[in-house]
Amino acid sequence: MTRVTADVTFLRGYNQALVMAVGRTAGTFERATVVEATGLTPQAVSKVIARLTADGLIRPAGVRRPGIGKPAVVYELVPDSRYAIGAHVARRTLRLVLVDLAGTVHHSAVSPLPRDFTPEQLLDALATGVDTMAGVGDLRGRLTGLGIGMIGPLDHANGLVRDAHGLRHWHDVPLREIAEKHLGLPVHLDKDVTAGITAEAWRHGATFGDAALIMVESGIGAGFWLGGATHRGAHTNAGEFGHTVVDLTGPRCVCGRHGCLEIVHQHAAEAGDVAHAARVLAVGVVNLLQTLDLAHVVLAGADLLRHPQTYLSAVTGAVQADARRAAWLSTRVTVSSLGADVIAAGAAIQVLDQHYGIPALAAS
Amino acid sequence: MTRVTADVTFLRGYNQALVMAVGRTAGTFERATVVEATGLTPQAVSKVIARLTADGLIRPAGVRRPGIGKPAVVYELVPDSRYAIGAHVARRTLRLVLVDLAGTVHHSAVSPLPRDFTPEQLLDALATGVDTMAGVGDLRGRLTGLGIGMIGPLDHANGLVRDAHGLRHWHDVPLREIAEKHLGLPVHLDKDVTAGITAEAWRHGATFGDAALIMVESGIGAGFWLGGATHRGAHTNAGEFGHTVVDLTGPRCVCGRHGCLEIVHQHAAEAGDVAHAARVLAVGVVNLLQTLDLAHVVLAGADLLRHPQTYLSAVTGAVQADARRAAWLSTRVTVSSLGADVIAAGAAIQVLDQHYGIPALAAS
DNA sequence: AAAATTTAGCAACAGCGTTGCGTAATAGGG
DNA sequence: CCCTATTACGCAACGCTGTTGCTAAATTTT
Repeated sequence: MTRVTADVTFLRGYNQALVMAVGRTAGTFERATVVEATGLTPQAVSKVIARLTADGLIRPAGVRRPGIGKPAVVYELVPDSRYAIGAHVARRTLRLVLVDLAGTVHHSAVSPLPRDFTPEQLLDALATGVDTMAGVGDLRGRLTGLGIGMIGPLDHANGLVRDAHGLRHWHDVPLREIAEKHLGLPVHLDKDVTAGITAEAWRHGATFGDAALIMVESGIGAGFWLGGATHRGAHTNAGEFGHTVVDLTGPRCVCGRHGCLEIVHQHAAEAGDVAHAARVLAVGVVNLLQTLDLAHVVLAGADLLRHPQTYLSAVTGAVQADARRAAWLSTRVTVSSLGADVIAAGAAIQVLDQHYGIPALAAS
Repeated sequence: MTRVTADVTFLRGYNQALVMAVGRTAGTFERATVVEATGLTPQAVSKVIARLTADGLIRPAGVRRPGIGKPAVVYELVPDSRYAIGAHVARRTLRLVLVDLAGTVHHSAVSPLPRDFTPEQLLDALATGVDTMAGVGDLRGRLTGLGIGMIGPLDHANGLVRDAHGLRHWHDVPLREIAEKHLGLPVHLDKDVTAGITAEAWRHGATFGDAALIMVESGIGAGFWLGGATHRGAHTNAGEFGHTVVDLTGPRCVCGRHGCLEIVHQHAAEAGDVAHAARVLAVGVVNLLQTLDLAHVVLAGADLLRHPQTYLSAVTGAVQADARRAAWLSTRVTVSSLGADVIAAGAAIQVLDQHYGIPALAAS
């Protein structure tokens, strides 16, 4: 494992990203806002703001006259200065979204995919979809790339799909590489749940603590945001949350073990008892909280979003009922505000994040 | 949440820490070794090495003559240039260790603590223990501080013990502050399991990927090393791994839920069936792997270390037997090489890490 | 003894945030 | 109307970082 060397260009990118994060989450801001949020000196912030303004990423938006003294210049992010396209590849559908620099979803489109689609079929669907999206406005020069959120297992670092569950033609497919050639765009590949939690983190900004995205949709998975970054695990395989055992004497799961959260939940759901299914999921969520001590749990996924209130109240109730959880152990439970777009939007945001997000130093 | 600003002093500390990490894990090293490991230019490494040598942290240790050309100067860490003392505070015992800059444990001592000991009693025990340890060599000026690894819940950021489980006199005790006053040393307070995983990570160096320390000792806990840093969670409460439900219809646990890993494991152990208890723990470990995708699992704790082989083979077997785990999903399972000292040593290492470890940018 | 090779370091440089201080723009008071 | 206090902002010099260009030193090979 080689670590990235830290030179002055890192400082530049890091502090620039801090200012961008303020701009993204604060609506409008001025120099003093950034000074307070980052600890940089006013002069340093001036330099950063000058660079960002020159790049067209932010712009002046009037002045604020708080009374006495010279008015402060108010700045705002320029949302339409950069775009990214996100794709959510599921077993039967492809969802594409267009996201701007502020993290706002502008267009969303779902198209069916053939059963057991091949890499070529996916690429064709991506190509036509991307062309349509890019043609909506004139995005030349402002499109930073395509993000793909997909079912695993896959290898994020190398852009490789190892074995997409339930898809026969997907073994060791270098999807990132061939998609970049086919589309002529930078492509970023990640697991669906990891992309999803990135969307939530980007939109919430610096106040977003350790969190998980719980995804119930043809299986149960989880995406993690820990210590200010996504957690993918050693082999991009973190989040197989549905295959944790919650009932040692439970029914046998497709994975070979007994009483996995996913199979227990599925049995309850198939019996039509949504409330029971939600309570089973809640047990798993509390397990996560005990293990990872999360500040925020976001619920998502097509199957869950059919009964959002049932799941939300079951999970919230289980979290609050846990006797071990004192008042200071606060955890917010919410349903994703992006709804069905969360994975695709997160995939797009990951592309934006590579350019305008806070850079990491350690490369794994 | 304010983020730490990145200035040139950060670069200095970061790259210096990279070189120290090489020195700690490589035994001896030369300039070219560091260049390869870090990506810095040779000239930059020369400057860093000069600084570290001036501080007495590393020293020349001969030359290497690889054939043609000028011989390369070989350097080595100076282990006895800095020390830290680590304390493992358990319910009935206090363990103190003296650790040098290389992470080597020099002295280890266990003393009993009164039942339901008070903060004052602990401070007295710490004071006498620290005096004894510091008097072994002449450590004036080379002692960086005291690290305390303790049962939770506690607040790492503020050095506050919230409610130590099973200890009546420990509610909202500002232990770090009062210990610093009482001992005249910098004090670092953290949860026991988090301290333990830090010891493992520090000793393994940069090759240490995402990992967990599984601790079986009057309860079951886990410490996490994720993304190159400890994971403490939103309220320093991560690792309550023993209170994750693995058996929905299992016996009631002290925490109020049914079928927690800890109570199921305890029942098996009390029945004298160590092998069964180990298999129960193994189910929990595989749950962790599914969730977090770890590269390394370290086993520790007094109860586990009474039957290390039984637990090691049960966990290793369960990890390998998991049908979902393909060949590329490799996970190393080991018993901690530090044995019973792992928590105390880790607490000491956390102090060293604050000074000579890789600095983090985000402050939570 | 000369050439080739490898290591090491001096000196100048570019780029970052910081510091010192001057300037611009406003409101309020005499 | 002018002066002062206040607040915002930026130029210029500075210290520090890692980088680059180049020279010197130490060794083996020819």
